[in-house]
Amino acid sequence: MNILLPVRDALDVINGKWKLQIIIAINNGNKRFKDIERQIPGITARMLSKELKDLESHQLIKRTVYDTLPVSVEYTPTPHAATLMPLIEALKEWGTLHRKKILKDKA
Amino acid sequence: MNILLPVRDALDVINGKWKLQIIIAINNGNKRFKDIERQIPGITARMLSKELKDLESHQLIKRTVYDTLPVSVEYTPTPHAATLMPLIEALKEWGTLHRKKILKDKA
DNA sequence: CCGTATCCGTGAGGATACTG
DNA sequence: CAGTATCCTCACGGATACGG
Repeated sequence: MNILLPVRDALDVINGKWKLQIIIAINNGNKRFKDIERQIPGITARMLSKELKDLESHQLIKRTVYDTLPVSVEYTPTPHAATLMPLIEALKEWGTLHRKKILKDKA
Repeated sequence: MNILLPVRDALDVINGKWKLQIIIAINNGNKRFKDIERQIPGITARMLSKELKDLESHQLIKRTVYDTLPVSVEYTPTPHAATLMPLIEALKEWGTLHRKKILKDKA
């Protein structure tokens, strides 16, 4: 019955400004640090670094280091990250709707 | 194509720890300040007050003052708030899923 | 009862410079 | 390329007290 509890759980994991955006970027096929950084307007390397660690600890992404020269690192989504897609979809839908409403109200 | 933009818009509105929980509480029929406060474990009156204003400014709730003695105030959802339900549902689903996963991993 | 005002700590997040 | 280190600011959010 208590709908609040699972909602709190979800919010705890995806909180902050960047986590979902990073998931989206990685799901879009961006594996490299720089690629992800470029995909997300406004994010700094520092925040990206921090958030990537956080997401890894929540098992939403996987970090793989390749022993090339220089080293290359790849971030890939885990199966668990895939389960976030309906949520992201809902967020996208509502964001679109809300934007339309704001624009209409201004007119 | 840019899925990030609407997602950012949505995140901007529902950001913070409390906004969605407040929406849920109000949608559950809690109209009075104290009722809402009691529904949400851990929230303080100060935060509730602040967030209610924020939500009102985003047109997600309506604040009505009744000239009784003492004054009573009621918060009710707007039609726009109803459009958040799919999002909340998705959040609830994923929160439940995530909790299950965490518990399984610990075992 | 229904909030608001004030004070304050902490942490999210930003700017910049630097390393392997 | 892939970060880390440092420093900084400001909003989030808690505690308490008070006003209508």
